[in-house]
Amino acid sequence: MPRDTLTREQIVHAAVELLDAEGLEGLSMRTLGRRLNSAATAVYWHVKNKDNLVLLAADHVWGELALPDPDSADWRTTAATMATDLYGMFARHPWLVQAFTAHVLYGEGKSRHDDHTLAVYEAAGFTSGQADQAAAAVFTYVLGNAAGAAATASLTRNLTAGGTTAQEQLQGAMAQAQEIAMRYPRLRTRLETPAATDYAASPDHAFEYGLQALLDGLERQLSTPDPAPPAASI
Amino acid sequence: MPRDTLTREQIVHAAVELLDAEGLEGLSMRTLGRRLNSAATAVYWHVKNKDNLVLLAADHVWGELALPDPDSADWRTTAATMATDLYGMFARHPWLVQAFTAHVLYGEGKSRHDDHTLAVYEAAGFTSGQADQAAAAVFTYVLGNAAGAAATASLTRNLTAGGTTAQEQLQGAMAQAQEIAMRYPRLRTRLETPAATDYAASPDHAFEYGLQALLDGLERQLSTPDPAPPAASI
DNA sequence: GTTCCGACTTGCACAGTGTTCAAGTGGCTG
DNA sequence: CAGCCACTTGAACACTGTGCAAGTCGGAAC
Repeated sequence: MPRDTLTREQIVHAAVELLDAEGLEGLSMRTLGRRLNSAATAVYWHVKNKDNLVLLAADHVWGELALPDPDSADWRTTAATMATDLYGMFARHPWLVQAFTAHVLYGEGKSRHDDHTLAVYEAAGFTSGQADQAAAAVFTYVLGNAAGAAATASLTRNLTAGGTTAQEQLQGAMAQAQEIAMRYPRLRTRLETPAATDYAASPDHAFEYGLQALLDGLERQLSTPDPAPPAASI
Repeated sequence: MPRDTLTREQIVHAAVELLDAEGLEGLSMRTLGRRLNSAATAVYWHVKNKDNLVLLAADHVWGELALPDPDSADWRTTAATMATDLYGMFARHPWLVQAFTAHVLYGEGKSRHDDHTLAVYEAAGFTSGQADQAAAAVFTYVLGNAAGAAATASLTRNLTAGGTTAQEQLQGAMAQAQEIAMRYPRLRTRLETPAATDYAASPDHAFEYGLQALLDGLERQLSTPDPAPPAASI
């Protein structure tokens, strides 16, 4: 039995926990080392970079996703399920979105998921080119939703972490935002009749609404052939 | 005439330039001070925080966007134009996406644009609730696309900034990514027949494809009434 | 025309960051 | 027991955002 030594998995696991709890800027090599009961610099033997560590953590999280059988139901429900799953993953790990916008991610987990997604769209009858675009559009839509959610998530975390001063700052910012919004007629009516938009404005409902609209649109493409590429302009 | 002193606008302007050139992590108070020929800490008299500065810069950029007349053409082309404009803005300022996922943005520029967007959808015949959701869905889709583009943008910037070592690192990462992808059948075929997917895989074309699909789906909602909210479960 | 105030600037300092590197430690193999 | 090799450590460097006391200067008041 070797002396108890760090492993890459331990490190990645701890990193994910820390990222979930504290967000991307809450992860520092020193705090990570503290959580692992070792010097911060010990991590560098197992992992090249902090960037690299985040990449590893991100790809690890991708493994959480289930890969439903492409033939188990009609393609729309499987596609919707996968999209909602993806959305859930981003919701559980808000730092993922930030990581995604800062670095190009690749790796085992994401590749596995990407491949399966393409399988679903191809099984639905999309040509491989169409499947590419459809999958990209849906993924992109999910990512956008997740980005919005991540923003508010970071906000509430800052709220719970900071003391009363942070809360007061937020109050001030909200007041300022409302003051601005009141000067624009449509934003104003939305502020003044919150009850009506309450249900519809919930992020999950908005996500579902747009997702169905997007899938509707993609379904139409199923019967329409690819447009010819435009002639190259010289 | 007062002695030449910093103004908030000067600072924000310089910050935007720096952000465009160097990205979000390239902006430091010291480099900003250097560009403004003043001490770094002088900025703190005009601006509360670095976060606050980024927020100001982000909102400033929002002012670039044109607000097309809601009645000048059919709603789909105006909506598409605005979405493409938005996408262009994000493409010009990749750091914006990162800022968006890290903080909740609000402010004059964004409010102005949001209000006008709602005007377009309401003029198209959407109820105010539907307009909310439609606008949110489109914005979200654009944001997602921008996030993907921002990732590759940061990559190419790191490439041009760093020396040959950075380039070699990228080569290594690409090789590793390909090695992984080759183990998944659908990803593999896409790697092996790049010519076929070349035109379709361009980010702009993918953006357009998904956007039209989404608008198709939203258009369908125009003739369909809102679904009733589910009964509150007690 | 001197004084004085307040808008603005500066330099220093502090705590924290990622990362490098020489030096150390301990278990396994010869 | 010797030696190697996997791993760990602590000190150090250059850098970050930010608070604070001390400065500097233009214009208004007397």
